[in-house]
Amino acid sequence: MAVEAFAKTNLMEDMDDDDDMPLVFKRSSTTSKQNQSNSSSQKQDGRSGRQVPDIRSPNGQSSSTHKVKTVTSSKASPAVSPLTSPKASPLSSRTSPAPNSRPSSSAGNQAKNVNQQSNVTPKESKQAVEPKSEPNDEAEDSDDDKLLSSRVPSGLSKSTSVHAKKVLCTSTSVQKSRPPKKEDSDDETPLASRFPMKSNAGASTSKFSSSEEVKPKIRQNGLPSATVLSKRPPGEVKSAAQASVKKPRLSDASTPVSSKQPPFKTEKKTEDDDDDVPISQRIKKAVDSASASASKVSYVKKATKVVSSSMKKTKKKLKKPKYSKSSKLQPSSGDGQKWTTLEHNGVIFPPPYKPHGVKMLYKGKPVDLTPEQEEVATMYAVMLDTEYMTKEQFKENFMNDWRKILGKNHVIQKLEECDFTPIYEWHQSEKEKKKQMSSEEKKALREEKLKQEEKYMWAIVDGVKEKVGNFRVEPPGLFRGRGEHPKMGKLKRRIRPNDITINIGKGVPVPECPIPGQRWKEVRHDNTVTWLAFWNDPINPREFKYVFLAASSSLKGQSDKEKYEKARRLKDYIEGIRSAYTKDFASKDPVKRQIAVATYLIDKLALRAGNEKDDDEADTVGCCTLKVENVEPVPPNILKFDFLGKDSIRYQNEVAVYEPVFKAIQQFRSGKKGSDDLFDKLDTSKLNAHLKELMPGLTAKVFRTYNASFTLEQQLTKLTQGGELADKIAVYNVANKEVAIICNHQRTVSKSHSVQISRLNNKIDELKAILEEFKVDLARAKKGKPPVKGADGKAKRNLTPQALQIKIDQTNVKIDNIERQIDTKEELKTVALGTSKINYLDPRITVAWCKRHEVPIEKMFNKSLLAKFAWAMDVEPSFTF
DNA sequence: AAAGGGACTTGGCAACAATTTG
DNA sequence: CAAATTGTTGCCAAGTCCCTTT
Repeated sequence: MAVEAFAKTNLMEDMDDDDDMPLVFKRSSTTSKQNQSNSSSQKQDGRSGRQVPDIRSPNGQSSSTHKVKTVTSSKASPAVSPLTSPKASPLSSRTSPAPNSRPSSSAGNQAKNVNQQSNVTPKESKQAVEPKSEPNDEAEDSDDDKLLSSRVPSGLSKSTSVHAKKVLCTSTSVQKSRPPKKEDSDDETPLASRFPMKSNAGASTSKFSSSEEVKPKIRQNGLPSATVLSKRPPGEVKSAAQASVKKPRLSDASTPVSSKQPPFKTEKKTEDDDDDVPISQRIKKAVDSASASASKVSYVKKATKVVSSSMKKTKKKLKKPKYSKSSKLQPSSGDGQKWTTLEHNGVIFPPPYKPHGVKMLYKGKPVDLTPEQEEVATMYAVMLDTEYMTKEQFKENFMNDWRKILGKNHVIQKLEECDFTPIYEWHQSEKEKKKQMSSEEKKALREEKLKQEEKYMWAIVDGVKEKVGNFRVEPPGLFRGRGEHPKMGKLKRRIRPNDITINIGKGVPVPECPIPGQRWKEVRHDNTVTWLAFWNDPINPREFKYVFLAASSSLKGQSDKEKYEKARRLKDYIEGIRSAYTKDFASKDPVKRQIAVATYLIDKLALRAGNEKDDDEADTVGCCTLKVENVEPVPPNILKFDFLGKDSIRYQNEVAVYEPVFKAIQQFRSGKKGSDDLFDKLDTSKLNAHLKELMPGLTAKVFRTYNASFTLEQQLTKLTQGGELADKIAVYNVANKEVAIICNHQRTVSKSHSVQISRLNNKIDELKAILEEFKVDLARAKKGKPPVKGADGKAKRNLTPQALQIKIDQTNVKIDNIERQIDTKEELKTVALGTSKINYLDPRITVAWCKRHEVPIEKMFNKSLLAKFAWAMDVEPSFTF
């Protein structure tokens, strides 16, 4: 029943409508949201420190998992395949920390990248050097689908590497052998084109198999069929289904249409969720109005709701009739139309500036400033304790903009002579004051604000009340660019109504301009876009700032779902794509060679595409914009990456690659300077255009989603083994961490980190002292002697040896727990798990896993994630990515 | 093909809120 | 109960990827 219960969870639906947000999803029975433990703390037998995840999963196994409520511990882990084991080195040894060196901060200690860091050496070298060909071919089949990502060497995931090795790197033998088979001749033919052909042939078969497979479920990834490339089942399968579709035009990422029958899913969907389908499909063709309407109906009824006891307020007001929050997504209609009716109240502006009158000093003397001048001075003063004060660029940009407001002949001429501390201190004391307010006062304030903002918080889209994401106009301030942004410190001026364009349904009232005497810049009625309002970014006028619906809205949910469906589809094409680019590593056409290598890197390392950037932006790169100096080849086949990626987060990694790739990189570098583009014949549009030939709608970023979700599922399958709830949660976190590392989602080490660690160490010391004492007492008790005196000099109670032994055991457990806590804390100090959870991991994987293992979903997803992923909550327990 | 406009997703962090600890 | 921690949310910067125009 757990399962069942789960399924029911749903959001509330219409009737109750209460508008407030509380949607709670709970499982009926247990629930208890409250005690969330911190995952980390628990004990677990299973995972010892070294869990090196090895991605390779075994076959997968058993299908039946679902439905089983009981434990089943044995399930997944069959013996580990031999392959795996080799790699599993003890990496656990602490990964050496410091992965990230953020530019700004820390200096460099970082070792290498998150991934492999220190330990690289040993194993790495080994691998690198000796390519192992071990991987058997057949084994291969089973895992064909694996991701490449595994950076080989990396510490943590070494296992992953297995795959890598096999497929991509090294083993010459392997590699070689493979390609030949399939490819045979046509190098140039796009895979896509090839697929179809084959598919036809096998269509019938494929269909079968596919369906069958589905049911059994779990296995999936193995796509056994993959076996020999030559068949490339996936491709075919798919193609068959879609063949027709594609032609029509494609580009739409969303797939096609009619396809309702995509091989795999078909089956399942029938069961219960039809919702899957609709979404993407309708896109194009569709639109069959008929169907559309139909679907709508269905979705409505579908929602079942379970109201938890806790939902108290549910019934409050019913203002507008229908706010349903069904988890079902409504179909999007073809042609780009995003909504039919749209109502909202516009945006809210920050309050006007209130002068404080605190005077800053110039050359030691107080200066009078107009409110406008003071406002800007305050923006700067408030940042006195930030890193920005160490950046010349920031100060210079600030001064240039401030000077415009001060006027040419103002007393204040040089920033160096300015002393903003009075304002800074005033600000600090204001902050303090606020902090000191009683909780009632704070609450009152909050309510006040809420009341004021409430009307802006919601929009009604196609009759459904949806939350608006950011309805507050950005207040003026100094631009805080990341990394070495050329524009940091510039004044971001105040936005006024006449900077703003409103988008709203026709025939509904246009939000009144909240500032008297002013008006909106423009009002549009464009239902092909989802934004409610936008204005030009004051820092870069050619860019825009949009107001969108919140992540929990069905409009966002729908596209989120489509994103994951597309990534899932990639699974069916990946093998063909890999074999195609593998072949192209040696192509004589340099463009092809670069595309092949770039695709390989994106596939294996989950790199971002890497669009070109302007000079007035921070200098960061992605795959297509890598510079020669960012990739250093170290014979025999290691590539050392070191560059600043998005948000100027450093990416450092050492990876053993397939030899042709290594050679190609060396060749791309030859004759160039360090600052030259590594891929000089490539850019993201060429790359994506190529990817699109391989799979409809495929772009570089899909690989990241695919890689992340695939890895999560794989890790969960591999690591989950019965045990306590806490153990399962720990497993999930380990899997999540793997993904975060692959995606290079970093965070800065909190300032209190070292303090926290030493505090824990102290605790361990204390416990150890206690432990020793117990041991002494135990020895004495056995001889019938009384315990020694405690530190405080007081005599202790006499305990039996058994009782003492219990105490000793308990203390040991405590120590172990703390040690484990230290380990995870250390491991996660630079890794951010949230980003992947929000953006890369198909929530259905998590939901299905929770259902299978009786883990309450609210242990994994917080309230906002539950709302964002409402569309995924009723997935079957047997779902596989 | 390159440039530019446009829309939407992805990201890290700081402020806040909720909990746990001492 | 205050202080310390940890979890959430808001903020807004920074990417990706289209699509249209030159």
